[in-house]
Amino acid sequence: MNEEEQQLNKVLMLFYFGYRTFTEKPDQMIEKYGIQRVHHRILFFIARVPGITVNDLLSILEVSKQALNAPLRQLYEKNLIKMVHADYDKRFKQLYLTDQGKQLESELSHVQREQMKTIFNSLGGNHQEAWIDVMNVLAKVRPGQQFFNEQNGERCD
Amino acid sequence: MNEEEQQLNKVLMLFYFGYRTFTEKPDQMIEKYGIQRVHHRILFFIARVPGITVNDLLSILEVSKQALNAPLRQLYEKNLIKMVHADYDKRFKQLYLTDQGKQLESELSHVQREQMKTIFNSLGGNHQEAWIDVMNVLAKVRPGQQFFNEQNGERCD
DNA sequence: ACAAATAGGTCAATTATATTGTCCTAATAA
DNA sequence: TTATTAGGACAATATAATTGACCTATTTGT
Repeated sequence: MNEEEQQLNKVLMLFYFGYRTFTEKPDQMIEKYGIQRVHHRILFFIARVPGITVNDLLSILEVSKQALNAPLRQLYEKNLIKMVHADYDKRFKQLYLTDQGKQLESELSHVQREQMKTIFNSLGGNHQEAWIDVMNVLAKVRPGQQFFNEQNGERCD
Repeated sequence: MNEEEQQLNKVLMLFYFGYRTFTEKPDQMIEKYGIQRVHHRILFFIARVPGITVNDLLSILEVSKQALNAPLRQLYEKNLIKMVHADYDKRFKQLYLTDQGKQLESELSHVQREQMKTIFNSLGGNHQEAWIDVMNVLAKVRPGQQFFNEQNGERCD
């Protein structure tokens, strides 16, 4: 067991512990709304890609449509998201946050942004860029990544 | 929505996508052993802290003892871990990997180490250090972190 | 010696998250 | 007009986690 291997074992541990801390605060905050982490993820990605269709959201989250359906309905019933039949094809439903949904999503993501911003600022230098570079290599293999590569906030056809 | 906020929203997305890629390969590898991610985490931490007690492992994983008990029993039944009553207090059970457990843990962690190593090496510079610095800030608030701060591989009393 | 505390195990009920499979409607395309 | 597609719904199942209650064995403190 050489030193490099030990360092990399620490990296694996840090990934586990780090992600846990990252998700901790929003998990606590959403409890009182009667929703869970999966709902937070949905709110987050609808906020990033307003007007996204159900199928495209599925490919970002990489879950089955049955897994998405229930939390989506719950968010609708809690008036946190809107569904609009697309003009260009009425089979498609486009998903948007309601004002209430925008408010909640913004609160949740704000906490995480501040958490990361504080860390990047306290470490200074090029820590933020370096961290992003590393995570980008991991993230780029995800199918949902395609929605965030370029300037396609809505859809292009 | 200024540029900094957009950059930080990307950071949140990268954390989700990145962690997903990080856990993907071991998840697939352990399928054929009939175990899941929770078992991998247990194997990983027993490998890092051989002789750890059940209670200490609980505090690292931050789950209830009921949540740990079943997967621990399954790993024992599959001959991947050993349990030894501690010399210093027979109430304590010390956990160790069997040779088979060491073999499997080493395969799983090897894949993740290589994945991260490849990324760090390809990006070069101080990317590895910077990434570790950032994750260390997040990880240090975890209670289980105490087992990895200094030179206490076993226990000190 | 005996009561209290500790480490750990077990059983039950519940919740959340996810899967696959099947079947359905509505809308569009060939 | 048939086939395909987007989406929804229901059922059965699996995994992962919770809280609560109760049990044994061991050690500690009085």
